[in-house]
Amino acid sequence: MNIAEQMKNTLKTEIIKAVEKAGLASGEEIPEVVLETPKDKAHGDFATNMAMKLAKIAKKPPRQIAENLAAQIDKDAASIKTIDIAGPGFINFFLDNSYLKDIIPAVLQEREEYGWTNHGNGKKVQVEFVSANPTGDLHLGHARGAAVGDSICNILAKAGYDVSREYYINDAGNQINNLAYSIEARYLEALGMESKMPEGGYQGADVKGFGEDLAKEHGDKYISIDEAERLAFFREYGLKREMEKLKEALQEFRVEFDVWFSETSLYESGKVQAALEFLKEKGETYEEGGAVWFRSTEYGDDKDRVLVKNDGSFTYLLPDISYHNNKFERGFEQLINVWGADHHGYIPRMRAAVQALGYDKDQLAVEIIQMVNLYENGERIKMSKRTGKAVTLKDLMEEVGIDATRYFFAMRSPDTHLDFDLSLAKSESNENPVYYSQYAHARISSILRSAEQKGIPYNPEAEIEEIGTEKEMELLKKIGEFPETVVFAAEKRAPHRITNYLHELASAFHSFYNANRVVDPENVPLSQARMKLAASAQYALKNGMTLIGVHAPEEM
RNA sequence: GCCCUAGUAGCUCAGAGGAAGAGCAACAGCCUCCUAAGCUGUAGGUCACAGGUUCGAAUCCUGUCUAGGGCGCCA
Repeated sequence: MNIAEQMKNTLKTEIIKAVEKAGLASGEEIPEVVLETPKDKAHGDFATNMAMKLAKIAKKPPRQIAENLAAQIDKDAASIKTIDIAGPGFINFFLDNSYLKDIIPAVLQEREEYGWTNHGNGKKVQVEFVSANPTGDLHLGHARGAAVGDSICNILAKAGYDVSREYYINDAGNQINNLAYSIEARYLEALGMESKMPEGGYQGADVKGFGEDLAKEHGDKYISIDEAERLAFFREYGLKREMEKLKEALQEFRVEFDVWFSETSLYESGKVQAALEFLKEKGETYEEGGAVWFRSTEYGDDKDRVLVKNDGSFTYLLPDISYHNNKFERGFEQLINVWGADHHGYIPRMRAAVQALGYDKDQLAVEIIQMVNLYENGERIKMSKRTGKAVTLKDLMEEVGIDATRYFFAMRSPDTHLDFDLSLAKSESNENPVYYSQYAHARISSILRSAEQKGIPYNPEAEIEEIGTEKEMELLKKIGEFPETVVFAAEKRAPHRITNYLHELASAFHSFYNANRVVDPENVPLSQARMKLAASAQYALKNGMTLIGVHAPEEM
C-alpha cells in the first residue's frame, strides 16, 4: 500500500471511531466514509461528507453533527493540524503533511516501477482491439482505437492484471474476395488491359500498388491460369501484403499484439461448426424460412438473429460467437472488445451470445471508440474510404508525429466524438498540450545535468528534512497520487485519466520550479534534497507517459 | 419509428450524488538566475430545456430539443 493510501485509511478509521464515540451511529449503520481531495486548497487536504450522510440516521442537522465529530476526532492519531466545518456540513481536514516526505524514498526505490500495483490480482484479461479488415490502410478511427486499446492494456497490466492483446484478422469474409477481385482489376490495368473494379472494390493506392507489383514481377503469368486458382492466389497475396503493412504501421505507432488471431483458423479447426452445434443442442436456436436463428431476444436483444442463411452459408455472427467461445476456452476471465462506433448496434447480440454460451454477460465488456473528425485551420476535412481519400495512420505519424498523435487520442474520453485539430497537433508551441508534460520531464533532466556541472552531484543519501515549502508539498502530494490514479484509470478503462494526471503533475512541477530554486551552490544540502524531489517527479512523469505510449525526452 | 453517444467558459474538453474545473484564445505582469514549449494574476457559466427523486443534482429518473452514429439472411 502506498503512502497516500495509508494516510487516507488512517483518517477514515479515526472518523469511524469519532462517529461511534459521539454516539451518532454504530456498526452497520455507519455509511461508507468518503474522503475526497478538494480542488480548492481552502477546503483542506481532505474533506468528508460524513456529517451530511449521518443527518438522516442521527436525525440532527449536518452542521451540528460536524461540530460533534470534529470535537471527538483524535487529531494526533491522524496527523490533523486543524479541522474546519464548511458549507452544508463538510468537514475539512488540514493535515501535518510531513508524512508526504516518505514518498520520495519510496519512489526512488521503485523507480520505473513506481505506480504499479497488484490491484488486479493477476486476473486474466483479454483485450481485442483494432481488428481492422486487411483490405486497406488503417485510418483515423483505427488509429484512435489502436492508441486507446494499447493504453488500456498498458494501464491494466501495470495495475496488476494479466493482459493479453489480440488482433482478430477478418480473413474469411466476402471482403477478402473483394480484395482479390480488386487486385485482379488493378493487375489487369497495370498490364494495359481492359479491367473493371468490382462493386464496392478497394480503391486505395495500396491495392493499386499490389497490381503494379504483380505485373512487374510476374508479367501476364496470371491471366492464363484457372480463375479459381488465380483468385486464390490474389487472396493470399493481398492478405499477406495488407497484414505486413498493418503490423508495420502499428509497430511504428508503438502498438504490439500478443496474438494475431485468424478467423479462417476457426473454420479450419471446426470451431465454427462446433459452436453452432453447441447452441443448437442447448436449444438456443430454431429454424425458420430455411435459416437457423439464434434466440438472442432471450438475453435482451431486440430481435433474434440469423446464424445460418437459407443458402446454407453462415452470417458473420456465427464465427464471432465461435471466436468469443474460443477466448473463454483459452482461460480468459474478462474480455474487453474495443470497437468502432459503427459496431455499437452489435453489442446486445454479442452479449446475448456470451450468455448463451454459458458465461456471465459482464465477462464481456465493449469499449466503443467514437468517431474522429479531422480539422485543419478550423476547417473540417472530409474523408471517404470508398474513394481511398482517407487520412491514414501513417499520414498522421508522418505529419503530426507519434508522441503528439498518441497523446491526442489518449487525452479524450474514448466514447465521445473527437475533433482532431491537425494544426494544433502539428504545432510545436505551447498551444500543443503534449509538450507540457514532456517539457517538465526534459526540464528535470536539464536541472540534474546542470547541477552536476556546477559540482553538485546527485546524492541518493541526501537528507530531505528541509523539504517543506508550499510548492514542494503540493508537488509531493501529486506524485503520491500516481498509484491510485493508475488503478482508477484501469477500473474505468480510461486512458484520459492518465493524461489529466500528467498535466496536473507537470503543472505542480513547473510551479515548484518557478517558486523554488533547485540548484543553489550556496546551499548544497537543500539542492540535493530538491534534486531528489525532482527525480521523484520525473519517475512519475515518465511512468505515466509510458502508459500512453509517449516518450519522455531528456531534452527538448 | 426504435436504440446508442454527446450537449458544461469564446473554442476544445475534464468532472458522473457533495464547495463550477483545465488547456487554448483574451487582458495585466515575471528571464543579470537550473530549459519562458514555463510561471503569477484578471476576466469569462441559467452545466441544452422542463419536470421529478434527494438534506444536496452538471451528475440519478422522465420527457423535449439539437448534433452525430447505429438499426441487413453485409463484414
